[in-house]
Amino acid sequence: MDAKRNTGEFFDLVYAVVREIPEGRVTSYGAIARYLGAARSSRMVGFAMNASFGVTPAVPAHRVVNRNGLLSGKMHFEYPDAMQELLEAEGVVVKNDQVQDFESRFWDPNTELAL
DNA sequence: AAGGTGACAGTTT
DNA sequence: TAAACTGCCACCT
Repeated sequence: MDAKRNTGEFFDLVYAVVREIPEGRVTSYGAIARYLGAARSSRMVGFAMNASFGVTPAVPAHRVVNRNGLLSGKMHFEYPDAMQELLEAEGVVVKNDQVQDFESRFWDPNTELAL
């Protein structure tokens, strides 16, 4: 539906992909951005997450981490440890703000969804 | 209307 | 080898 370019079109797209992330899995901003066709807008993906708070349905922003598997945006949550707690609650092992076995937990929309 | 910012990523020194 | 800088696109003031 592209009848009109609603402001935040990118946001909504990002939310849709993040909502498709299975529990216990994580993805990177670049992967999402690339899936949207805006691989260079990886920063924007994180920005969208910033607004994801209060968005319905809830967006599992805690499943989105940076390329390093580091919880770069945990500080933006309700409280810094919220992101880690949420990930651990889903079975994701987080150590030192870092997702353990990140590559195994990595969920690539381009690969998993594979269009 | 224009400029600055940003939860990153890739490249270079 | 590791560390630092630039580039990027869209949102926000």
